[in-house]
Amino acid sequence: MVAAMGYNPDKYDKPSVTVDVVLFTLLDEALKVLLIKRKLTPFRGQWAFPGGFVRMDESLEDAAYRELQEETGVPREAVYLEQLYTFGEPERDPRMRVITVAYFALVGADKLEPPRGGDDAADAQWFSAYNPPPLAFDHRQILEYAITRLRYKLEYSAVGFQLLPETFTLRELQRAYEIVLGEKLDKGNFRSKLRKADVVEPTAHYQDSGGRPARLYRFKSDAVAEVKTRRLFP
Amino acid sequence: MVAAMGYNPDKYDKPSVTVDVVLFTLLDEALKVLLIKRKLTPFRGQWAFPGGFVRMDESLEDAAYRELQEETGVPREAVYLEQLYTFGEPERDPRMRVITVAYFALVGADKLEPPRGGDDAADAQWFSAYNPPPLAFDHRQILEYAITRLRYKLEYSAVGFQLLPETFTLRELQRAYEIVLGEKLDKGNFRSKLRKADVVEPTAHYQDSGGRPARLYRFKSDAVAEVKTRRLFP
DNA sequence: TAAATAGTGTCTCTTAGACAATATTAT
DNA sequence: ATAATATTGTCTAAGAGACACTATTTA
Repeated sequence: MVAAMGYNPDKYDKPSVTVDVVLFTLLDEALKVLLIKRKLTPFRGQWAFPGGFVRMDESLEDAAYRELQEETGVPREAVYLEQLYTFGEPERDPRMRVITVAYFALVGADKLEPPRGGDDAADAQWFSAYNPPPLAFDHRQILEYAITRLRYKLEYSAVGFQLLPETFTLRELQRAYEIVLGEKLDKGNFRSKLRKADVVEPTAHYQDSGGRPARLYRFKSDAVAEVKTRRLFP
Repeated sequence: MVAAMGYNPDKYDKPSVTVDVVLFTLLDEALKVLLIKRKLTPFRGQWAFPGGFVRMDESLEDAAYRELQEETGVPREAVYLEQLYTFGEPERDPRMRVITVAYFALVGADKLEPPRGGDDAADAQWFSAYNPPPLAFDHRQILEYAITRLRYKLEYSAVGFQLLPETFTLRELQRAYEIVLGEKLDKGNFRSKLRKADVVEPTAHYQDSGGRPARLYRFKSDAVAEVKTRRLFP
C-alpha cells in the first residue's frame, strides 16, 4: 500500500535502522579497512564496521558522519563518503529486525590519529581488506560489496586520490590504483591519462625516492572526478 | 555505537521503513513511469510510486516485489528489479520519520494488464517520465535519480531490452535506447555493437513495417548484460 | 518502376596499450 | 661513470562514429 493517512505508526512493529560505514585507506602498500572489536554479544570478540542507530532527527548521511567521528575521530571534511547499499535480510541480526544503510568511505591515512575505539567498542584497528578477521553479522558480505564498488569507481573515476595524503607523487597514485585493482598498470599510459583528464596539478615540491626526485601533485579542487562515458556495452 | 547487546529495541523511537518502486516501461514512443493517485492526506490527490511498509518477516527485495504485485499486478518474473537508493531525510514525510528504500524496475509494456490500483490507491496510471504530474513526498527527486540511473545502465549494459516485449526488432530496440538516452543513434553502429556484444539472437519470425519486414530478435538468456569495462577515467 | 524500411560494409580518426627514449638525482 | 627512478614520447592495433551501399518488401 502507499503510505496511507490514518496509519498509526505505533500500531505495527518497526524494524530498527542503523548505518554502517566501510572506511578504506592505504597503509603499508595495502588496502585497509577500519574495524571495531565487539565487546558484547552477539558476535562478541568479532569485528564490525563503525556504525549505529540512526537518530530520529538526523539524516542518514549525518548519522554516518557522526558514527565515523565518534568511533574513529575522523572529521567530516577529511573523508569521501557515499551511500553503498541497504541490507535488510530479516535474519541478519539474531536479536531483532535491523535494516542497515551501508556507506562507503575513503580517507587518507595521514588524516587519522592512530585508530581509537569509541564508548562501546573495545578496540578499533586497520585490517587488510582482502584478508579480514571474522566479521560480525553480514559484514563480510558488505565488505565484498564495498570492494567491488571501490574497484568500479576507480576504473571510471578519479576518486582514488581520496585514499592518499594531500600531496602525493604520481608513482604513489599509480601504486594506489594497482593495489586496489589488483593488477599492474603501465607507467606511461597511466600518466598520459592523468594528464588528459586534467585532474591533478603539480606543486612546487619534490620527494626523494632513491633516484630522480618525484614531483608532488595535488588534486585539482575543481576537477570532476566522476567522468561521464558514452559506452553502450562495448 | 556498534549495535550493542543489552540494547532494548523498544526503548527508543524507531523510524518507519518503506519501499518504493520506480517502474518504467516504453509506451507510445515514450518513457513512462507508473504512478498511483493518493486518496489520503498528506499529498492527497497527488501521485506517488507504488510502495509501502516493509513487513517484519520479509526482505527488502521481497517487499518491493510484493508491493509491485499488489498495486500493479505485475508478477515477479516479469520485471527487472534492483535497489536504487535509500532516502531518509527527517522531514521527507510530514507525519513521521519514514526511511524509504527505493527500487528501480523495468517491465515490457506487454507484460501488464491495463494498470489498476490496489486497496488504498484510487488509481494507477502510466505517465511520461520526463513530464510527470505533481508528485507526493520527495518522489520527484527519486524519479530524477532513477532516470539518471536508467541512462547510466543503458550506456554500459544491455538491460534496455527489459523495457520491450519478449521479441522485438532491432529498430525497436534502437528506438528504446534513443528515447531513454535522448539522442539519435547510428543504425549501423548500433547494430554492429549488438552483434559483437552477442546479446541477442534471431527468431524465425518477421514483423511488417511498411518496407522490408524486420526480423524479430530475443535476448539470449545466457547473455551477460552487465559489461565490465576497463576504463580508468577517460 | 518508386518508396520505404532492413541490414551490411567501409573509411577515418581517436585512443588504449605496449614499449622505448630521455631526464635528473645519488653513489 | 652506473644505478635508480622520473618523465615523456612513439608506434600499432582496436574501436567509435560518420556515412554509404545493398536487400527486400509494398504500392
